[in-house]
Amino acid sequence: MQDLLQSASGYDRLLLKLESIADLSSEERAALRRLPIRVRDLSAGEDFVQDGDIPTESCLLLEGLACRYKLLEGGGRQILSFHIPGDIPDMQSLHLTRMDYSMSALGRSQVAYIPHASLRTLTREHPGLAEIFWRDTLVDAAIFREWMIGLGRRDAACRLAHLFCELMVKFRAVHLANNDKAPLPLTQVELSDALGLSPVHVNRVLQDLRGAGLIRFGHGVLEVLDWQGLVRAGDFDPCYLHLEEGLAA
Amino acid sequence: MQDLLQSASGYDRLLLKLESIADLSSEERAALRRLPIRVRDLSAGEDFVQDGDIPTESCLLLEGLACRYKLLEGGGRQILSFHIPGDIPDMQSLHLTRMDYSMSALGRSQVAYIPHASLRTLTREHPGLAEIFWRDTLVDAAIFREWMIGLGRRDAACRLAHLFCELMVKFRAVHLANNDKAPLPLTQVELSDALGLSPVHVNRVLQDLRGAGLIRFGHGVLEVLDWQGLVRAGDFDPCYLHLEEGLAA
DNA sequence: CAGCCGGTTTCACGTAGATTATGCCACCGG
DNA sequence: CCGGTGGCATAATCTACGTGAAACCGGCTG
Repeated sequence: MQDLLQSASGYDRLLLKLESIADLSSEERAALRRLPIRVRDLSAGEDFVQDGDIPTESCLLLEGLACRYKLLEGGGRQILSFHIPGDIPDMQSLHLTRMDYSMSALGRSQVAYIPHASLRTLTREHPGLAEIFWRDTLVDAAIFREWMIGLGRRDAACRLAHLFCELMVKFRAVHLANNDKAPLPLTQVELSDALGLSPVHVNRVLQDLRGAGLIRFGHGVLEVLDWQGLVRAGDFDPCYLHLEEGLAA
Repeated sequence: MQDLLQSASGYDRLLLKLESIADLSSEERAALRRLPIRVRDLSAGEDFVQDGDIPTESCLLLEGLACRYKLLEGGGRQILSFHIPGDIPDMQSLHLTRMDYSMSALGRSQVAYIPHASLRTLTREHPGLAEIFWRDTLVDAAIFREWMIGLGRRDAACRLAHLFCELMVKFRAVHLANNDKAPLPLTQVELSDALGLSPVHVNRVLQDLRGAGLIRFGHGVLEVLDWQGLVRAGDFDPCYLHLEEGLAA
């Protein structure tokens, strides 16, 4: 509630995101804008949800980039998903009391906390929104499935290309991509934690992709130079994102 | 509807399954039992949902074993999940119109088709059940996340042990495990498709697990001989299954 | 009984990617 | 200008796992 301007743009991003997977009525839009939020700024690498927590609020990402991850004994970590503004990555805590992963900001970010109580009131009064939130968590699961395919069966280059395709499509959906150029403050180590590879191998493959003229990546920016080529390299089919018509381009 | 006795036991399995992740009121139980179903027998390997379908019914698995999977260009396939009686593995088709995976029976099985219309009526009249179904799809997603960790970061033995732990816990929850012995008609090829390994490597690792006295596996039966050992080998923590208290043993 | 047939086991060999180590560059505070 | 730090690049070695082919085995059917 601390900054009206930023909060407003946060709501906008949420509406864009939800409208990318479903239609919203004007009452639903209005009701969403009435959700009370508490804004919090995060520095790079800061955790805002811990594995094992029992939260009473869900988080809407307003600015920046975030990930779900889980640590393993042995010190490794697996990043489970990336999230961009408009996402509510721990919506699930509404129905699953105990968190089974942590969440962390990648680069400076901003989240809005929304009390579970408000969300429950909202979904009770607007069953259509409950369905849309449910749908969103189902799309989330579809993305996990696609990552499983990558981790299980695709080689390193294909995985990386696929991830970049997915992120670019998501950026486009919430109007954060400018000519297939979007802010993506990811390090190669973080990429390797997401893709199940070693950092050095990510480095090699990244250079291959650059060398093939498909992308530019670095200094917190991803730019896709050859969309069709990247799609082919990543064996990417956006069906699993279940976007509304016209957004899948 | 073809066999009252079997249908009845199918409902029971569904109730057990749902009660393993949430409490049911007696009205909710009764309403569930009133769901109209159409029973269908499947032979081993038979597909009952196709990638790209737009279904108007969801499937409740009554008997046997089933999996979600997706084929890749190049002929490979990735199995995304296994399902045992009581599961409704394509509940998601209620809110995501187009299927993004196929489903197939592993060994002879039986499914019950439930019309989406009936499910929508049910969840409208019993919002508590809508929540429970939502919760079930969220647990599903949590299982995907755990598989991602396996595929990305665990070695072959750990993955296999983890899978066996998970399946045994699920079998226990619906009373299909007898002294940690349960029917599991899986071939080594199917295991390899699930774990992102080659069949020969699955064979090697399987023998290691047998050699270590942890399990017996073959001829369609899985028997856990040393639960604690298997849990250690698989780095298994049942939290992600979000079971009701007492079932996680 | 022969003859499969699906599934399993074993072998020999190849390779993608992990690991470790080291060096580079850009940026930042003093 | 200096040293410190975080991210990136590169090369040498190692290993877990893949590939392909062949032998094996228990359970069927004819």
